[in-house]
Formats: sequence, structure tokens, C-alpha cells
Amino acid sequence: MRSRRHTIADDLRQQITSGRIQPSERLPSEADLADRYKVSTLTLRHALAVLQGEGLVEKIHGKGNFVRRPLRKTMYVGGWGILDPWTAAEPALRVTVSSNTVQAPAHLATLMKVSVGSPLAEFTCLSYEGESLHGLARIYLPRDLAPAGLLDDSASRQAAARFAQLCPLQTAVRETVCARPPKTDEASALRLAAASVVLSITRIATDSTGRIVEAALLTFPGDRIDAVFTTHPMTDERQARA
Amino acid sequence: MRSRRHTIADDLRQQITSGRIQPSERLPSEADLADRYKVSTLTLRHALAVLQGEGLVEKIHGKGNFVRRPLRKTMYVGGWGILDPWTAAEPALRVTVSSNTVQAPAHLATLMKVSVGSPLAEFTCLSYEGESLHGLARIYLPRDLAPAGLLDDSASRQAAARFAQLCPLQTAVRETVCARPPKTDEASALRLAAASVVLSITRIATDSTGRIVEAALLTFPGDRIDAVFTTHPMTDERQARA
DNA sequence: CAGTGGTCTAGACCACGAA
DNA sequence: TCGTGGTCTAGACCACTGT
Repeated sequence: MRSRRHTIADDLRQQITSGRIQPSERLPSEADLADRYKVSTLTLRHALAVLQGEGLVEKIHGKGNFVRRPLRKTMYVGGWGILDPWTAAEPALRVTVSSNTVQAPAHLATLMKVSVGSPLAEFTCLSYEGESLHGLARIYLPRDLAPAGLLDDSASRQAAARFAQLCPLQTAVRETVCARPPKTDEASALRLAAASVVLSITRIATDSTGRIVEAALLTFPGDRIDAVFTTHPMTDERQARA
Repeated sequence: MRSRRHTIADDLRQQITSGRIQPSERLPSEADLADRYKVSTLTLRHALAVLQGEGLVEKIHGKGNFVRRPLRKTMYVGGWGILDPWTAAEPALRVTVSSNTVQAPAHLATLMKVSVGSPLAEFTCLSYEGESLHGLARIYLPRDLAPAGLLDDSASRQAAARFAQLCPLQTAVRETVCARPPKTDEASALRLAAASVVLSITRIATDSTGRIVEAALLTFPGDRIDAVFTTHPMTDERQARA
């Protein structure tokens, strides 16, 4: 016997995928739905949790449950952090950047091979598609490398085109990709269920002297992103070096 | 005010990470823990759900809640498919390879830019760490490019060292990474829950003429793998080409 | 303020696993 | 059979959002 939460989830899913409930539309309140299905609110909430896990529904505390727009997968292009060449051209994509100075906490100090407490410039980049956030980046540079007039218009446009790459292109980049549950702040910022998964990319840029000039912590909802990386054949010269 | 489920989760997490509760040990029953913390069983279950989401605890219906052994993350190195330089050296890592010939179904034909029904050599690679499978690869080559005596010892050893890369190294490689729920066959092969997540890597190798010489579909349990990709500064010559 | 979702209780009953 | 986790109820109260 299928549990009640699942039969309810099936019914609501059918209404959503068939278009009877439109994207970005609000569902009836949980109390109303619980009445309609003759279940307790807790059971109904479990049904909604199923749909939330599938990415069909988004819960907003104090407002309601909303049908998510069908997924448009965006693409992260590895190497120099270009985000989504297709939608980047669309006006619907906005990237906001804010900056800050912090003292390196332990995990960042390790990552960037600087001593704990070193001054770092921190940039928080949020990428929106329409109203909904679909990418989150925190970027750290050694304070002395951070450009002074960074937050002008041209820099914002640049960050929108290549997702939040602040360092020059002539650097070696190492990107580590993993899938993991969102941290609580990420879950609330990206409006994800705690049980969902994000694709986390840690990008380290190194200049020709080996100094780490940028560390970027990128987080994307796991079901909305593909990351693509290309490797070219080595030149004989470079192969000899390795 | 931190919610009760979180204070309980914090307390249990501390007991686990400090070693007061050992890996693979059973926790007291939910009823007992609910008594001890003076909360309802539902609240206690929510606390355990937090730890479960963090991968610290595994629930087994009818048996209890168990502390999971800490995960040993393996690493996939992008570019030419080297798997896990650290554990690759360990005797515990085994890779088995079996081969087959198939006619390209639609999705593979699209991926490899050949016509539907073209003969392809299919290689299925399973990577074990001790008893448990931790990687699964299906690799396709145009039939005429598949080496004849592939499945001898040296090829198997080679596949173990560089995860299932069958084509020559002098190729351009494009790897697409996404997180998604496992397909049913993957879930059973990797012993994953249907609700879990795999890291899926699609690797396409192209020779200098632009022909696709290999397509690899790699699947790893999402919580046991990191994938790392490196990009080197372009030479002036290559930059001019792009 | 009213309306929404979030947390919590104190029970009941069901489904699974091992003896 | 017994002890375990899984589902569910009918309510209470809290926290967030908009008016």
C-alpha cells in the first residue's frame, strides 16, 4: 500500500506537470490542502516535502508553497569560470556582487596557503535567473591583489559574463567538484530542501610564481547545473615538462 | 533560539565525532533517546534526520540507527581520466573490465555523432574498493577503433591506473559533470538508495581530425567522490587560435 | 493585524528484522 | 513474538510576510 503522503504527492505532481497548476503559482495553504485530502497537516507537509525533493515545489515561510518554473539547466564552463554562454546573453540573468574584507579563517588560510588572519578581500556574487537565485559564489583574493575600483559597472558586467572570475586569465586554475547537501545558509539562500544536493566547485587560481591569487567557492543547485571541462592535447614541450 | 531538533543533533554529533559512539555502533532506540532528551519521538526523529543528511547516521528499518563509518573520498582527476592517485596505489582497489559489441542506440549516436545502429565496442568497468563498488563506467568506441587484444592483463592494469581510458592520450577531452539521482541499474550496482545522488561524468574524446574516438559514461556515489580539473594558461599560439 | 509555514506533543497503529 | 523504525492524527504554539 502506497503511503498517503505519496498518493497526495502523486496527485499534486500530476496537477503540476499537466499544467493545471501553473509555474510560479501559489498552491492552496497547507491547512486547506490538508482539509481537502482529509489528512493531518503533518502528513500533507510530508507530501509537499516529496515534491520539494523533486524540485517541483518551493516553500517560502510566511508566503506559501509555489510551483517552480521548469528547470532550465545552466552550464558552468570550467577553466576560467564562464557561466552559461547561452543564458548569459539573456537579460533575465542578473549577477549582483558585494564586497567585504575579512581575516582568513582556518579553512580559507589552508586553502589559499596564507597564514590565519591574513587580510582577504571577500566578494559575494549572487546570480539570479528572474527572481530565483541559481548560483552563489564567494570569492577570496589576497587583500593586496584586490583591484581598487572593482565594483563599478564594467566589473559587474564582467562578472555576469564570466561567473565571478576576478583574477586575470593568465593563471593556472584547479577546480574541484563535489556533490553534497547544502549548508544551512546555502539552503536558505537558494531555497533548497536540506535533503537536496548542491554541486560545489572550489576554484583555485595560481599565477606563474605559484602564488594563489584567487579562491572561489561556488555553489549551484544540483539539479540546475551542468559543469563542463575541456582538456586539450599537450604540446610536446609541455608534455616534456610533466 | 535554536530548535530542539538541532540542539539534540548537536549533542549526538558531538558524541559521534568525539568517538564516544563508535562507527557502525547502534544508537539507543528512538523511544529511549526521546525519553532521555524529554522530547516526542517525532522531534527526536527530526534530529536524527539532520545527522542522516550529514551522512553521520544510517537508519535501518527494524534494526536501529547506526553510526556510519567515515567515508573515504576518492578522487577523479579530469583530463585523461586518472582515478584517485592515492588509492590507485593500494592493492585494495580493483577494476574489472568486460566488453561487448552493441549497435548505437539513439542517445549514444547523438553523443558520438555517428548514425543510429553503428557498431560500437562497449566496455563496462567496475571499480571496487574492498568489497564495495565505488565507481562504474561504460565506455564506447567506434567498433573499428577498438583494439583487438584489449582485455589482456596489461590493458586491465592500465584501466586500473587511469580509470577506464581506452583511447590514446593525444586527444582533446570534454567532460560534463552533473549531479542526479541514480538510474535504477546504477542504484542496484552501487547499492545506493533511490533518493541518493550520483556524480555523473560524461567524457568525450576527440582526435585531431574532430572524430569522436571515445565516449565514457562514468558514475560515482555522490558522497564518495571529488572530481578535480586543471586548466593551464594558454600558450600565445593556442590563444590566437581560439 | 491576519494568514502563512515551522516546530512540537502524546499518543495510535503499521511494517520490518531477528530470535 | 518482541523491539525496531515508519506513518499518521488532532491539536498547540511560534516565526515569518504582507497589510
